[in-house]
Amino acid sequence: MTHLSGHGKGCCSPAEGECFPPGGARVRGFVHSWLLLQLAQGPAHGYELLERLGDEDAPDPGFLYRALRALEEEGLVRSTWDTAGAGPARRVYAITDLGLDYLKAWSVHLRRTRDRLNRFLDEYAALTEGKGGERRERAPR
Amino acid sequence: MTHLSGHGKGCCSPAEGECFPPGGARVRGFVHSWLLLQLAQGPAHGYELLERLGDEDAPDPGFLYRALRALEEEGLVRSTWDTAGAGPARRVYAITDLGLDYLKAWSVHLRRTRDRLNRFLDEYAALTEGKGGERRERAPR
DNA sequence: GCATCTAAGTGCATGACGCATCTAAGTGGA
DNA sequence: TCCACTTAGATGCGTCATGCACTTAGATGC
Repeated sequence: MTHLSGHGKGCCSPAEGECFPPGGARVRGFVHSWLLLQLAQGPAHGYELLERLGDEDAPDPGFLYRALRALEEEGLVRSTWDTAGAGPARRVYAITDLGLDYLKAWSVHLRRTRDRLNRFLDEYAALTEGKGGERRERAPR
Repeated sequence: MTHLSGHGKGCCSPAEGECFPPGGARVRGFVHSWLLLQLAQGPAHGYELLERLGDEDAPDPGFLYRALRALEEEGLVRSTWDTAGAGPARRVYAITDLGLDYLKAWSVHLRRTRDRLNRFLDEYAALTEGKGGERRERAPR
């Protein structure tokens, strides 16, 4: 079955909204791009990035750290240990030239995805407006 | 590893664009919503829906048929066999009231996702514009 | 009878992600 | 000095969404 039934926690009749796949309609690979975008604006360490998003959008910490390692393996970011400052050492990431290229390429995909979403939403709006509460041709009761 | 390395076929240095996860930045569960949207505009059978998208956006046929069955299991669509007309029998799907509710709920998620993408793209645009070919603070060579 | 088109479907693999859990260095207080 | 707490990073494991390859089967034309 799909996410249609597999709600991890709580909720869920379509009418109530909020349920579906955890976190709503996520874009595949978005976290990676988002990380690159953040790092393109300056170096940072994982925990910091994690807190930059509120509790809302924040990805799973485990996933975030893994993503950073993956990016590094691909040569899209580079890391160094920062032992200065309080607390345990932090692994500080910075984006590479390759990472910038990648970010650029991804932004193209994301724009395309955005456009597709817009088309969907327009089509849906066209469907619902102009016929108020009215329902249309569909299977008979 | 992530899609960053797992390119099924061909390609792939960031510079060339086009590669990454097959089909670019897909939205989780989008196919299901798209099917509901199409069916909200009138009944149709799988093969027909498949062709409504060009070769470009079309999902894998196997996945599409499975998605339709899943939607039916959830009671979001309903199907009947159409044996009239040429060729083999077609399973014609129609959306249900529950499906319409679900579509509505999903459209909310999709709007949110669209907005998130817009924020990303704006941020990226802000980053690249205003400093032409110029690069910014990042790891030293 | 055989190729071809339409239509639907199955089997299997994998990637992206979520959740639970763990280590370990600092820090502050009793 | 021992302990609880915070910061920071990481691993194990499961699962869902999806992709790819392949199969079935009725119609139709030759």
